[in-house]
Amino acid sequence: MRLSTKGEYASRAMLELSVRYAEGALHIRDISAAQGIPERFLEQILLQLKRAGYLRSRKGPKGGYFLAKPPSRISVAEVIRVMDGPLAPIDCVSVTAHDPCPREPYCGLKGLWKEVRDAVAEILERTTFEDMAERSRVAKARSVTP
Amino acid sequence: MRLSTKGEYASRAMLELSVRYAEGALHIRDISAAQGIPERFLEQILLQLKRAGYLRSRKGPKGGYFLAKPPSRISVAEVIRVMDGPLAPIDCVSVTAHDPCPREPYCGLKGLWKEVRDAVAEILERTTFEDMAERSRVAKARSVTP
DNA sequence: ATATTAGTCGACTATCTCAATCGACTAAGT
DNA sequence: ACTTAGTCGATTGAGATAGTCGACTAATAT
Repeated sequence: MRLSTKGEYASRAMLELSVRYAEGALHIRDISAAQGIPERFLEQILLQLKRAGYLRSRKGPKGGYFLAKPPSRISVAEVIRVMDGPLAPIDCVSVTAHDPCPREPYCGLKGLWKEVRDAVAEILERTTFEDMAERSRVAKARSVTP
Repeated sequence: MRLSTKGEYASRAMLELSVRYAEGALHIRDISAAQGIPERFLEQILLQLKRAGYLRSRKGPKGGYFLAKPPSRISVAEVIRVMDGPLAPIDCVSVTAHDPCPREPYCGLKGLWKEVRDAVAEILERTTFEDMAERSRVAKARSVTP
């Protein structure tokens, strides 16, 4: 039940872009440094998020990446799906990539996997990057002023 | 967020052994045929479950595998953990293999991953193979008598 | 006893995915 | 025009995954 490194990096990068949403475009280098993500790998991840419509970018000096829409309108689920594909533990209960298995009718387990999928999806869909940015600010404030 | 094939096969095998708990020992071959799992691969999986204490076995003719305790006392979570390791999406929120990350204090995401882990664990821990066997019987009955 | 059945064990392999890297290219600003 | 910074495709190395194999050991039936 693991999240890939790519999915983790993507959500961390999106969080960074959300926390500093007001600053405008951020360089790959800055995001990479702030979140400890290999620069060249992050480049690839941001590009993928851009192609999926969650980021926009500007080239040249003063360039960088920025969110295509406000953090309140991007859920964590969307980002994870772009990087790692369906949230479902197995394909027979995937909403986005459903693939019925032959023993379908008697399978007592299907309902359980669906329950798991739904629980995960519910959490990740209701949580936006605005929520995450807010939590991040609170955590930081608490660690500075104890 | 995927379940490995091994985890899936293991839960299917445990389900078969639970549904037919009253029959006593089942051959690898029978479980393999009933659930469509490669025999030689299943052998390995059952052995692993045996070593973890969930199965017992008898050799020779009339031999086979059977549950070490009633299906009501084995949760799906236990079986998945034996095959795939921790349920947590990332190690910093794993109960069984906790591994704190350096950016811990400011990480706004940790709470979210913990929420996901807890939701998944709650479902898989409360569900036993008796529940699964029962659902399986109901599903079968419904498909026979429509 | 011995032949047969069936689980045990360790090693092995092929394929895939993941994480990461690289080089060359293109666009934007100064 | 020069520098900065994102774009794109290809490639790579490591490790996990899914699956196989051969030889061994224990139990049963005849």
